Amino acid sequence: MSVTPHLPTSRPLDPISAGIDETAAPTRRETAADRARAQTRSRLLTSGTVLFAERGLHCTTTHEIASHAGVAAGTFYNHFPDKGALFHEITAEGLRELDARLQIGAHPARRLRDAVRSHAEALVSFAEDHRDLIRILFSRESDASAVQHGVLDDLAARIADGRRQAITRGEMPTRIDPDVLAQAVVGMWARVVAWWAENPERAPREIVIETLTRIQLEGTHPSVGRDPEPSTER
Amino acid sequence: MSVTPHLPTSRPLDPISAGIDETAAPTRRETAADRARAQTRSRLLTSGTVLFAERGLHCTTTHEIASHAGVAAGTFYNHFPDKGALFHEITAEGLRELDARLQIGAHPARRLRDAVRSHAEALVSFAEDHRDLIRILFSRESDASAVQHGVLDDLAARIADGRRQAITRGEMPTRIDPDVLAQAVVGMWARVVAWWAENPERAPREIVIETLTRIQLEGTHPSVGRDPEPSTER
Amino acid sequence: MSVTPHLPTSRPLDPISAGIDETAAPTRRETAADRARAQTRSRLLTSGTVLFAERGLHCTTTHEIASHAGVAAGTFYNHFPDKGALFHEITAEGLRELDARLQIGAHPARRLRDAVRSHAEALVSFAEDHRDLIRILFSRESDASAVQHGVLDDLAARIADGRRQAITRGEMPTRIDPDVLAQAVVGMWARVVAWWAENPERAPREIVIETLTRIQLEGTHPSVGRDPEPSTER
Amino acid sequence: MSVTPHLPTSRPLDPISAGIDETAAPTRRETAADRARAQTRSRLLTSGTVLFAERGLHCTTTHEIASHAGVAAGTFYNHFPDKGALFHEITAEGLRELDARLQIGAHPARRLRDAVRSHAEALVSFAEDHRDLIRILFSRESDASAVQHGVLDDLAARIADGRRQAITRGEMPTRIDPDVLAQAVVGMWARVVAWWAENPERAPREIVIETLTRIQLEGTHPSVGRDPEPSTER
DNA sequence: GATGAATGAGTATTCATTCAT
DNA sequence: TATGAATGAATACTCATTCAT
Repeated sequence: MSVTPHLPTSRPLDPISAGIDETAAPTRRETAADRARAQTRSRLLTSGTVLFAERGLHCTTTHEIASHAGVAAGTFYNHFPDKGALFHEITAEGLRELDARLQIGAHPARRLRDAVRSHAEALVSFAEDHRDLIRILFSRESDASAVQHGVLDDLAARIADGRRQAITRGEMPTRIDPDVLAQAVVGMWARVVAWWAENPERAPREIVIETLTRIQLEGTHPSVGRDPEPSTER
Repeated sequence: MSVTPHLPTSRPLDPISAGIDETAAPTRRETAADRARAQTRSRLLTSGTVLFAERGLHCTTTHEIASHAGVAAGTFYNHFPDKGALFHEITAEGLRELDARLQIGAHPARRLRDAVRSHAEALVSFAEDHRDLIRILFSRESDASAVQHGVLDDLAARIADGRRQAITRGEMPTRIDPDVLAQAVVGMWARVVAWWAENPERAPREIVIETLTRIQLEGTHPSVGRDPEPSTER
Repeated sequence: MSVTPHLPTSRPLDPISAGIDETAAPTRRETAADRARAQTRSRLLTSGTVLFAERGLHCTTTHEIASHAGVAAGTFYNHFPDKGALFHEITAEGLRELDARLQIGAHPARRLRDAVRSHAEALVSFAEDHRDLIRILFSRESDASAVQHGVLDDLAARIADGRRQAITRGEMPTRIDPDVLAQAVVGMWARVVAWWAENPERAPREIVIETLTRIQLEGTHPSVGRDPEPSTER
Repeated sequence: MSVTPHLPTSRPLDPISAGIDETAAPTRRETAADRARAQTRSRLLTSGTVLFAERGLHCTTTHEIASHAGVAAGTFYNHFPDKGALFHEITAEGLRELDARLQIGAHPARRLRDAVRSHAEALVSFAEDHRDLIRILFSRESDASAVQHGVLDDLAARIADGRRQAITRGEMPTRIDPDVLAQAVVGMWARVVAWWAENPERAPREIVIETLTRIQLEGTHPSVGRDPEPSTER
């Protein structure tokens, strides 16, 4: 909980003072100390993100995080009740943003091709902006830490639902099981995006999007004859 | 459980003892003690597999493994230099077998559809036989432990190679990047198979294979008209 | 609560400020700030008393005391050099007052019965006024903190002295050792009073005093015939 | 729980193996290792008793206990799940023995004088045998740790019960409240015994017993004429 | 004087590993 | 070889205390 986005410098430190801030203007006096605190907190979040991405939750120590953030070991606990809380805050916040980005293109009326492509784009751009977060969110440990049943389980469930509705409407072949498919799509995304985020020079951004989209829609082996008719394509 | 099927007492797959067994016949003297030792070793491997699958490398202690195997804590170190070695042996062995199974259907002359299907079948049947191993092999920790760069990286590399050759031969559309595609396929497989191995009642075995195959070949969104005519399928 | 009765804002019993107050009249300039400071100090003393009584010295943190007193953590150290100093001041002050109350009835010429009763009364009324203090003073930690060798040791020494004089005067049977007796009396008092202070509804105030007095004078088992004839009581 | 007395060298390590020991004779083989283990455990108990008596539960660290016992820090946890468990074992065991000793003289048909004296004797001899234990048992922390509501509360409750019955039988003056009296007796005992155990040279053993007995029966101020006539006594 | 963020030594506890029997 | 007691470095977390604002 208590998420507090990364973006701006100052983080609302807690509901109470945050509330006060909104109300009164004169409270601006303590902004100096507040800014310092917010910065430390922010540095801890950043360090946590970097180190969790590198080594995972268990193999990262609070001392490492603190010293990576340039503060003393005890300072960690001035900002987070324990290591798990930091991890949770990072993942919850990350998940929220990822979710938001995925929602954007999700108009039901959309043509499937457009929907898939916009998903792929959202994912890839998220990965560009948050290379470390991606690796954390798509790790087993995020699953284990019960970040909303695991990010991917969540996505998978949503995809499976969509498929089931499509099947009901007769738009889908029934030979593809929606649950299996959902896991497949999600596994594909996670892997590709995490792989690419590790080193974006592995492939041009556009190619990644295009490839993800095509695989999902047409498979990896469009018969040669079929392939060239992508006029409608995007 | 369901793991380390490698025949009864002696693990032929342990490089050392395997080598010895094959070589010498006269050493038959100490077979009784040897058998006991081999059995202990085997039990440790089994227990390690079960517990690593359940809790991961870091959250499994050597004491747990030993006591699960019914031996004393120190005995562990009579068989493995350290925890990592056990983990490595389990994963290396698992990978070797998985690999073998995947090779079987991999005749280059094969029709792609058949090749893909046989891959899917190999994977699924491996998952059936080694539910715990699957979870270990496809976990992040296997990657992290540098089990031959991670099982999946390996597979991905092979897939990418295959694709590149196909492209060279003009059999593949170039708009799909071979590396991205390889990661996608591998991510899809890993996720689906691990998900299914957790609880095989989630879907009938046949459906899993069929779904994996079709997604890979035709994508998830075959135009409705196209779907029923698999004759063209090349 | 119920503690630190020492008049409103200024604690006359703080040696330093008390001395200053008495001496100078012209310093009246900064009284406003002074009052604020004194009040903060007083609140810290009160909070310390409450929390030490509840949890003891070691299990009470300076942060808790400060926040219970409604001030910042650092403020504590503007008033006391460390946690021990606060504890010491509370206990020393408490001891001083307890002492004073016990002295009042201690005229040597007094009849013993009256003296004992007045002691019991003093104790009980002190306990009523300072329920938290009693628990602190009579705890082991006060002993350990070497609050003047422990409150009770002090009292015991005084009692033992009195007895010895009485013995010298031939007024006491010698079969009762004065030191042992002194410890016994003091243990009895401390226990009864702390027990009663925890919850004064456990017994009516009068009964506590009466019981303490009678036990001390006549023991717990006066022969039935003897009890009603307090005339001999000297 | 799992108390295991101090006395003999070998402690039944746990219910199971203890049971086995009784049954089979051949199991004597492993006695070597067992003895070592039991000795370590015993040393930890002893060190714990010494240090807890000196500094109390909170101010004694597990490292101190271990090093006082001449073992490494981690060894502590091979024998006790945590510091509290050691404390509990020490106090529970101590309480049990104290209890047993107090029970011995407790025949209801006894003359009160004898009963009181035998209690005093039991206490004093317990204190002689277990000087450290006494200080632990009668500390506040034992109360706090809920060693059967605190040893003394327990004793007090028993004494109060006895008194109430006596009152019902008309043997006691009602002006002495049984609960207050019980606290008084218990406080007296605890204080005297702990004081004496600290340094038994403070008074001859016999004098302590005699004094405790007389105070309890006749009070501290028997009129001079009454004292020598103990015939009426009860 | 008050504030509260930062500090870092201290403490309980875990666990991979060693080694005498 | 197997055993299991012992080891001690590592780690999460606490809290008295300091100090810049």
